[in-house]
Amino acid sequence: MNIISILQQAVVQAVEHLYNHQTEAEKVLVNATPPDFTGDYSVVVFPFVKLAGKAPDQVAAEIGKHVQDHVPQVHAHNVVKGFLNLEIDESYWTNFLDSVVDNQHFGEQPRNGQKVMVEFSSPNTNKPLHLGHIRNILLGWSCSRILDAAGFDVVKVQVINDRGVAICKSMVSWKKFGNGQTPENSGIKGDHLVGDYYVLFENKTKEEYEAWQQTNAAKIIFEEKHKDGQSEQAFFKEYKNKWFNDHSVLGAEVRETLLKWENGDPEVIALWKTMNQWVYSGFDKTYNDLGVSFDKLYYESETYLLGKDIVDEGLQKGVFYRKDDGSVWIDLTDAGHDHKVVLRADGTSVYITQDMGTSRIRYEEFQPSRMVYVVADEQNYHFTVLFETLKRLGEPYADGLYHLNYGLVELPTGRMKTREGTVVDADDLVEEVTRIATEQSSERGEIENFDPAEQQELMRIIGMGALKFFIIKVHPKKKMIFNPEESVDMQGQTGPYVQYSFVRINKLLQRAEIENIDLGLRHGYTGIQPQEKELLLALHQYPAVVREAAEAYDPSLIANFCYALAKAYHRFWHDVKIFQAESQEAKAFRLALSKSVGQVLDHGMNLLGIEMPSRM
RNA sequence: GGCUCCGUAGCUUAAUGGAUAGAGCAUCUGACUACGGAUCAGAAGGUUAGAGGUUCGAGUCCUCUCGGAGUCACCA
Repeated sequence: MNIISILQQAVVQAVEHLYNHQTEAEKVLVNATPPDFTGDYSVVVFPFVKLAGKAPDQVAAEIGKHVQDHVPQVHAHNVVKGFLNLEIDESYWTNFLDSVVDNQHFGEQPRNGQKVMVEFSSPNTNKPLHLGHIRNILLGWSCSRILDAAGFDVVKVQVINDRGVAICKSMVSWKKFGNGQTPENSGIKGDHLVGDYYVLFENKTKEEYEAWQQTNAAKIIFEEKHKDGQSEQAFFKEYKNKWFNDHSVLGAEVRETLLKWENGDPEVIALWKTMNQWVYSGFDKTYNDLGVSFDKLYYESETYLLGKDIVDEGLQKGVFYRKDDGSVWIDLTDAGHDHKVVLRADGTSVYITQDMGTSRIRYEEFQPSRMVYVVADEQNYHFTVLFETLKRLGEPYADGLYHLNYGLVELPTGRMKTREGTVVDADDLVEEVTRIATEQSSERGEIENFDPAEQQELMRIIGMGALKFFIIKVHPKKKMIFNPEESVDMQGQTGPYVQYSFVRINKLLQRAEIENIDLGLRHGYTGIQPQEKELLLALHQYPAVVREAAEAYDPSLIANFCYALAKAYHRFWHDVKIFQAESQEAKAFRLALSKSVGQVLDHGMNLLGIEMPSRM
């Protein structure tokens, strides 16, 4: 059993014995003692002061004595301002080190037999992935890894939004202006090519709209429909969607294409398949660069009709109601929400209908006890409604649904906007961070004797380490300001800082190997140094951090832990002699400690999807 | 306007209701003449947006105010 639980229980017994009061072990607060005080762990005794009817210092002293008398691992205690500081015997720490040093799985929980499904990324197929997707993907991926480490069986899925107006725009645009261009004959990555035609479509539409605004038909509509005092410019800005649906030639072509697609028109389907295929091969490359993969893909083209049977059931159960026009609704006003449409008057699905349908087929296929949706917080309301609806329908999985919402990524100049061309492309970003890493590395010249392929791989690992860490270290809920320059920083609180500590350790262990040093000699070591203790305390914390990160779906906890551990290691490395240690035992102990730190850093960063370089 | 989230050093951020709010960047000083300086040490920088309240104890919980974001479509 780990020392914190032991101490908690000892305090429970002390309180019962001294004050005749029952309390729960989990409620006893045991923290790491702050560096300025003597001790390893501190117990907060304030909660017992009142029932003891004594001064805090006296209560702390009494509990301290009782704990020290009954817990062999505690060999001293002191009291400062009502805080009880306990010193743990060295043998506990040396035993602890034994349990870590060769344990590749340290920090993981036993398998719990439960399944979790994590949905993330879920792009549209009309344009390449961008910075926003990267945050989503990194969150989804690292949560998956963390949940796995916490004992769950994780199924990683994404929904490919491969149908609808957006892809039809790219198709129409390509057909009209593409002249048979392909990724092969143009050398342009498939998702970018399709995205280019999407942008072209938007530009052509804009041109068409501007020209149309000069026509008499437009003037008449403006005269008839504008609000009092509304300028022509403001009116037409608002009117754009309506225009696109009622007057635009390009708009008509898109609708026609969409209709043909729904009717299975062979030519349209063929083009759709071709262009989506281009996009998928592009996505594959990006996913590969990011080091992520999925267990199962859901294509919207195959799921967009789902959910209608659930609507029928909902009507029968009285959860839904039908309006005169035939549309179906749910009334959520008693939960502080609105009435929400779940089926259109023409009988077709809306977004939420599909989501009801897919959640059910997922449950039927995998029986996950939890389903996590990694989706930006602009969709909070949608998920609130979705989950509430599924609950009212009595779906068996409704209680295990979780929306992992995260803040949008903004640039220092504000929100990314397609129209203003400020969207940061994922592939560009990957290339950029690798380039910066290479630049920085060549200044140092550490790896110039490596062969080029190996160098490039290292540069990718370091560059991606910087980028990923920069994004993951921020709490998911927070809107994040992405400063491109800072994202490739490699000093301070960064991925490469953590990687560097690993590289240092790696180097030490290589040398230890060459010198054939017996790490077993560490058992003769006594007199643990503060810098060593700091590392042991940090390592000791790791399993709890993994558990917390899984419970809170919060990878930033792992990132911050890794940074703190790396920082403590750098300090240790600087202050304490390892190969020049005062004894063979000290040397072996420090090497074993270093090895453990390296192992845990590697494990933790791996949970974040960050690889460790052997040299840098 | 309703609902939700956010407000911590110049900037980016951390802190299960617990001790003196902890880091990094930027700024200024210093450090191994062999375990790699992508490191370490130090200085300076804070009324945790503001006001009340609960508590032995509040950045954290409650109320109000101010500021910012998102959302409130038979779009996805």
